[in-house]
Amino acid sequence: MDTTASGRLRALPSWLLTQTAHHAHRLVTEGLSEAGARGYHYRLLAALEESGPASQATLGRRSAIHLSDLVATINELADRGLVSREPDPADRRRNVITITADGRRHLKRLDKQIARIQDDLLAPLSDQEREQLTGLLSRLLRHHTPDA
Amino acid sequence: MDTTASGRLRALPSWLLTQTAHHAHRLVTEGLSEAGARGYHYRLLAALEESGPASQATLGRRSAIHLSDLVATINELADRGLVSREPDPADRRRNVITITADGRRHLKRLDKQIARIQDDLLAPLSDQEREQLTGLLSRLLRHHTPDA
DNA sequence: CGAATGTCAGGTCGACTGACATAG
DNA sequence: CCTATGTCAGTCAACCTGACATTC
Repeated sequence: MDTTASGRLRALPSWLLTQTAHHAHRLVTEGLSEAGARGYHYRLLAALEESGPASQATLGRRSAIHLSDLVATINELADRGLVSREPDPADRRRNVITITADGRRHLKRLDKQIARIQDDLLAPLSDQEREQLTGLLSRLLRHHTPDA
Repeated sequence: MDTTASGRLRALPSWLLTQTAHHAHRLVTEGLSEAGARGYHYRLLAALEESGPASQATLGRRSAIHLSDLVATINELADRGLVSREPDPADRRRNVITITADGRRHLKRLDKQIARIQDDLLAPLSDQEREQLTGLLSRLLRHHTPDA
């Protein structure tokens, strides 16, 4: 519940960023929870569908989810039959995680919600401004991410 | 520890926003902790210095800190002599919170850290681009904040 | 051996909810 | 009576640390 922030804060880039991100996060969380999912679920399923079955370590990198949290996330999705976790015969340290048909159906629903939410989030901006914003943010993100 | 996010995410405004915000938050937290403070401390001290002594309810609005968290935050700052908490004689439900001389000095140090951090955060952007970004974010924020 | 992998217990920060007593 | 105020206990999502056993 944010109200009128004081002058110092209103002009601070880090403040603007964290506050708008907070709204974005709230919208995403609400939208996903309507569909019975959380942020980690969407990120994991999306990563899985895009680059195929993978070990948990690889998935952690692709979904930017910490390995420790990944364990629980996969447990939740596996319990609902949206992904499967199988030991890798070629490397017995690894599990191979695969998205199931149900998982794909679920992801499709989530994708729609997410798209709708982007529009709510960026409502006051023109198409050109939206591109400007995402362009600037992408550059910031690239600059602040260690590897690539 | 974010690495290469998958394609779907990399283009998603909500993702770009929350991830850059995460970096901003990390930088701010690290910078403030060097100075022995947390985000709530800075926000509260800044709000206090700008609009003068106020009740906790008012401060909560001005610093965008939840009332429940405000209690603990004020305790911490009061323990260190950076603010004072006095009962309001005119309305005995209220406490009047005031920033002390030590509090102002502390805030001055924090302001410097925060300014330095903004520069780290926006390093890859030109002055004009920084203005573009803050302008766009301000508009988003205004659009998503209920009152004003 | 060292490095990678998966698991688990725990902690942090910011934000929030619900309950409650007190006072206007 | 209803509302505002302050306090407290507890929840939550996302992120992170450290430890550990297993396997390469």
